[in-house]
Amino acid sequence: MNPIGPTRQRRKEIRPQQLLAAALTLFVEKGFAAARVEEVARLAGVSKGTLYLYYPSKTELFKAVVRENIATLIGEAHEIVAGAAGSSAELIGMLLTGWWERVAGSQVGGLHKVMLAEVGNFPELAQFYVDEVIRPAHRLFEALIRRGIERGEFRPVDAPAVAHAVMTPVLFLMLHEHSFGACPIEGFEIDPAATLTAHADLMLQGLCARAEISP
Amino acid sequence: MNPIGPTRQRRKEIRPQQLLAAALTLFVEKGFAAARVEEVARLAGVSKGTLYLYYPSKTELFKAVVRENIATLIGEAHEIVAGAAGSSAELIGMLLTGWWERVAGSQVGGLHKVMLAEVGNFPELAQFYVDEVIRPAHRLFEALIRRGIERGEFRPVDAPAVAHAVMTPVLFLMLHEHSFGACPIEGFEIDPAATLTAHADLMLQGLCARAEISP
Amino acid sequence: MNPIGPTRQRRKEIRPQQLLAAALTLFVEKGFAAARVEEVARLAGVSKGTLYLYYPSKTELFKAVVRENIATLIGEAHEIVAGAAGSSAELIGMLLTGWWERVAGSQVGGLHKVMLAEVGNFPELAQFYVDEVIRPAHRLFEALIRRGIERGEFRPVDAPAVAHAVMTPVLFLMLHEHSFGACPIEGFEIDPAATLTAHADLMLQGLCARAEISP
Amino acid sequence: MNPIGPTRQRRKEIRPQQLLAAALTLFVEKGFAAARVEEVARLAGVSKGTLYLYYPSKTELFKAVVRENIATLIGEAHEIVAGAAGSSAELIGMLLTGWWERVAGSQVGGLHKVMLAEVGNFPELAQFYVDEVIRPAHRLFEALIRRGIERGEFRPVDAPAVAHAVMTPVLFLMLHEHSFGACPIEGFEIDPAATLTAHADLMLQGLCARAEISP
DNA sequence: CATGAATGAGACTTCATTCAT
DNA sequence: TATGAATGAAGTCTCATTCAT
Repeated sequence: MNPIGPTRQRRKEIRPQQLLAAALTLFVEKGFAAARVEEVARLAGVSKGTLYLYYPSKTELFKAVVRENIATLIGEAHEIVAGAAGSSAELIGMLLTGWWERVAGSQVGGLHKVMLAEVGNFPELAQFYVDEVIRPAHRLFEALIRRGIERGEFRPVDAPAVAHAVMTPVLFLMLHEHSFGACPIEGFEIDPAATLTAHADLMLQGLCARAEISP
Repeated sequence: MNPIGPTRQRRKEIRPQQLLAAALTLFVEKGFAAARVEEVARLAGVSKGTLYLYYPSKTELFKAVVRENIATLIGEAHEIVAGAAGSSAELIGMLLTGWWERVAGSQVGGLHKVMLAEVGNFPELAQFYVDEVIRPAHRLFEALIRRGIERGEFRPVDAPAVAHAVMTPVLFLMLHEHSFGACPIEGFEIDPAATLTAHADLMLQGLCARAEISP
Repeated sequence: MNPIGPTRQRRKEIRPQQLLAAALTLFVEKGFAAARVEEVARLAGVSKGTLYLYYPSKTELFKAVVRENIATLIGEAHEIVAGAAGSSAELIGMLLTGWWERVAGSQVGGLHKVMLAEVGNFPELAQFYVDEVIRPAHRLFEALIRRGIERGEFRPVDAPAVAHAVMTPVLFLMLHEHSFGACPIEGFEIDPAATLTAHADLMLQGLCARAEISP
Repeated sequence: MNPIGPTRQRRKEIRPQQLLAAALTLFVEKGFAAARVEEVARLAGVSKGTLYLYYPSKTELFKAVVRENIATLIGEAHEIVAGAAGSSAELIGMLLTGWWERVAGSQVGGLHKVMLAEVGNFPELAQFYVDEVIRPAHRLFEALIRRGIERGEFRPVDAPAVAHAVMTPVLFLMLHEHSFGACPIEGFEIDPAATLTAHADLMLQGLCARAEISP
């Protein structure tokens, strides 16, 4: 019936995806305040008015972007951990590596930077983000640290704090990739791989080390 | 003789400090773009026009805030390092501790979050911040790592990458304190001290360890 | 069917004309700097924001006004000249007369006064005006002077300088009409027709004269 | 008593001259609206407040500048004419030449451009300018034309109109020198001397010519 | 007399949101 | 459903003028 494109029904169904994809791109690139609603619509191939048919405000659009992209993320992370076998160090390494390779450098990683920037002006969004993203992720790592301690792989460290310490480098590099690392700044480039390797090396040395610090 | 306040001369002398303090507060609270020049002026107790008497633009006001607060900072750090005599590990620990206690939790620490958030939209500010803050700080830690290697205290690690790794936890917690940590989010509190201790412990263990990881 | 006015489509089509007409009026009346964008919009019957929907800045609005009104002008002048067959003196006379009757006394003529007044403070507008108006007009007259010389109608005069001299009286009266002549000044009225006739007479006498000035 | 500068009394007397000189410079350079009161004061070597001690507003300062500079001008012109002998053509030539050399290219000449630009917003000033400057100047030239006719030097032309025609080129070039001619515009330079010579030549040819235009 | 810090109205421009078509 | 023209509040910055010193 319509050889040149999706039917109206079909269009209605895919509009949100197009809009969310465009919004993700621009929110990550410019931040929440600096991203323009009109540009999101244009990037999605629709008019400004159409965007407002699906999302009642810029704020709600942003929330939808966060929900859409975080749900997938957390789901995948749980799958990886649930089906995992092997040493805890290896598991942690896998998780960090996958995180880095699949998330941190992608647009989704940029959402974390945007959240960090706008959290002060969106307390409601901040709570949502902590509940749906930060805490689940932290639980994941904390459980892995405990697993390592229980299995005698790790020293008996403070699990929550070490979980934080373990996530920190990837989080930090993720922020860097979407801020200072994103625009070409003369004379300041971080080598993410080297930094991550260095950090992981230090971490595992410190976490696994059985040797005493020399007196 | 003057029951109504400081003289004009005195007022003129303290204006920059009043303005810089107000600007620091609002830039940290709202970010660079969202902070309003007029509100900065009002918080400093002057009119909009008066602010422009002292700083020619919002951008220059921000730069002045960074300089004012960072110059002192870097200066003090250099003094600490220059006159230091202890082990490199101790020096790094002192630096990180001082940084944490005196900067990260204060308003000054919030400036880093702001820069991270706005760097993509204000390239001029980004370049300025890299030149005046990020690179000097990095040089400081890199030099300390090299010192440790030369004195045989540390393994022969990749100094720039490890310098990054060493700063990362404080940077990260600093960001946290001024984003998710700044607004009361139910059920999610990081214990900064514990996290930092955990991280530092891991770091130094990994950095100093002479023992091989058992196969 | 539509008792309240033009349709949206129709409105969109006529907006530029409404805005350009309003802008022409106010730029000529107040000058470029003193004319207010908001007043232009109000005179055109739209809001400030709508004006910016059609023209990205006050400067571009002004350029559009010049283009709109000058393009027609130059085009018509070229047609007159291209299809002309009479003597060069007659052609010049026609051009000057047409210029005077159709341009100099109209709002369009006022644009020249505005440019003259603002050229020092808006170099971009100045360059634009020289490129689009002054130089083309000068070329037209210079070509006519050359035509007259080649056909033996005129003495072998310095064509560029004489072209200037020929245009000068109309230019001058045009400026007068939109400055001192525009506001009712008691006791000082120039009779433009008489002045122009006198000048043209002198000019053609001087340009064509074959007789020697008596010693 | 005061070896380092004028006494207070002396300062009080010369202040107006300093201020008027500075104001003339800046009004001519930037126009009335664009000239800054503060810059006038700075150029005169006094503070903004001092300027307001002598002139109650920017407008009054401008009026004073016009009065100061025009009085001298008209006075000198009358002297030249009153004591003159020789042919009327020579007298007109002298007057035009002197006008060109001493006024048109000087700052005073620029006042005419400024008046032309701002006359619409200063009707009161316009009237003053016509009374004190334009009409006296016109009378001067009209009298010379009549003198030439009476003495049989000129054809029996329309004296007021020809007076205008005769002044026009200098007025026009004067405007040009302080507008388009003042800023370096690529590809458009008028040679004032050549243009003036061309115009004067045409004029005198036309004014004096006894020969008939050939049929 | 002289100063210059301070003011605040007002200019240009942007952009989230609405609504007639 | 979809459009995009239209709005107007709000933001940065300027500058003539005032007045305490």
